[in-house]
Amino acid sequence: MAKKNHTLNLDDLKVSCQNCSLADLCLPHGMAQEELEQLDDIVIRHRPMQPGQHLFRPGDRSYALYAVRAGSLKSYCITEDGEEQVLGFTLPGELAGMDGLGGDTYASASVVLETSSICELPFERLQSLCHVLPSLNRQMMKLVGREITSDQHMLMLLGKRSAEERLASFLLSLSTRYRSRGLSPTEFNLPMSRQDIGNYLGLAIETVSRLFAQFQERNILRVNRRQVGIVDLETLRQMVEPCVSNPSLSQQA
Amino acid sequence: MAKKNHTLNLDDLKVSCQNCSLADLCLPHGMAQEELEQLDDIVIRHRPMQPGQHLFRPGDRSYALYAVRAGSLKSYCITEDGEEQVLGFTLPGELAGMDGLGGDTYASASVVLETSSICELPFERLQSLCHVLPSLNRQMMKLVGREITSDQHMLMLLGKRSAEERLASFLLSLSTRYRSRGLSPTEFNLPMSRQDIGNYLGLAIETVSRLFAQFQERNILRVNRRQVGIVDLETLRQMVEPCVSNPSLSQQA
DNA sequence: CGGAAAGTTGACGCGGGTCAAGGAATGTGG
DNA sequence: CCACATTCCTTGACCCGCGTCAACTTTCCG
Repeated sequence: MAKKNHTLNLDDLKVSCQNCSLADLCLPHGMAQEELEQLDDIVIRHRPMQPGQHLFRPGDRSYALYAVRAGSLKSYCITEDGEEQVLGFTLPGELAGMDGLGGDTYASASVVLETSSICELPFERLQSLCHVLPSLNRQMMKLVGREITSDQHMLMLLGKRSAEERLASFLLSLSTRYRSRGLSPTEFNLPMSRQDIGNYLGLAIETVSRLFAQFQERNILRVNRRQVGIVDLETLRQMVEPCVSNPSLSQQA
Repeated sequence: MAKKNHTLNLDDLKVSCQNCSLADLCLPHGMAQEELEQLDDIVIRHRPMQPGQHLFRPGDRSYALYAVRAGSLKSYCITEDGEEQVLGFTLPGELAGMDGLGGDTYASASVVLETSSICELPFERLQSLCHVLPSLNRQMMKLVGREITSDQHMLMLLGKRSAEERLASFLLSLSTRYRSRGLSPTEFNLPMSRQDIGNYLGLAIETVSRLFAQFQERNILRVNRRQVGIVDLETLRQMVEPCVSNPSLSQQA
């Protein structure tokens, strides 16, 4: 009986790109059954990782892309004067490590924020497989292109926008990304600290805190530490309106 | 005689990736002779373009990457409230249009700043050729990865750095890029207006102007409108030092 | 020569950074 | 189970870097 249970579990628990609910956000998007199996062969799955563990650090030999199945990551780099600069957050279905494509080493670091399941996709194998599967290649280009677009969106935000607009934009980005993963777009837990948010948005941590308080005051949010409820999505949208470029309705990665 | 002249010119003027002096900065880097000929077949070369002409605008169907042979480009997008946000500048040997990889349309615009020679590389053909030439595919990934790294560098700059550090970083970036193209790293013409510089760096145009004056005062630069001479490269380097991340010596695109 | 665009310079004020103090949640050892 | 430390967050007071406004100069171009 024990044995039967065991084998059953093995089957049930087998994770693969084919039964991953995030497949249509991640690399497998648009791939055929047979192609998926080939992708499965090159994906390495680890046991869940704990907060504070690093996938890679700046200078590490660039080795793989990392797809988040569950949990979240923070990417950042360290400046000469020892300060951290947060570059972004990776949510389920998204990829980290793309900056490793540019050279032999990563330029940034990637650290786990909460207990997370991560898929590892070694560059070498990915390249070879791309060679055989044009659809995979196309999807990779697409994701890389989106990363660039999304970075450009941030450039816009940091270049011109007020503290209020930045935080509103950040919250909307999270909301959109959670919704596309089938999670609530209005009730979620922030996986990152105020420190990280401020750093990411180019604001002092005190400013972030004050804005959260103010948004709550104005009945736009309900905030309790990391638990956020968006009350008035519409007002948030109006705040960021001047930030959005015209034709393409902001498609943040 | 007229005929002889004619044929001679045709031979002399034939531009191709094989005899392009920028080949080792651009896509052909690391490709074999035979492979280069294949790349040549898919590259479209236009007659020189004039300032103000657009390669593409936001919402245009994304169709090609553009390589600059000579001259320079500005990429930017327009926000809902009609303001322009400059995203970057493309110098000889560099590529524009990568954000078109992310979707069916471009998210940004690309405009010619000075009379320029541009090579057009249609996505479709590029993809097909990548499928046949792994070295091309690898080089494309590399350039795309660098684009991401470079955007991240800008995020850093805009997020945390003072006006002085931003302008110093900008000047050093130009210097580095001109040097790698075999041009003088200390004497060059700015292809863009103060307006564009300020917009790009997230600064008011007046601030840029004042900083140029101040740098001149401190004997770091000689500036006359768009003509710039860097007098004290070392001081500039010290200014940006806190911006640079540790391990990889800043490799701006 | 005239009008527009680009760049410079000065005066002023505000958004948000900095500093400082305190509260709330979580961990730690006795 | 309770003192105590630590980390994370909040709130208030102050002030400075840089944006804004305005006036002027220089260059460009028809």
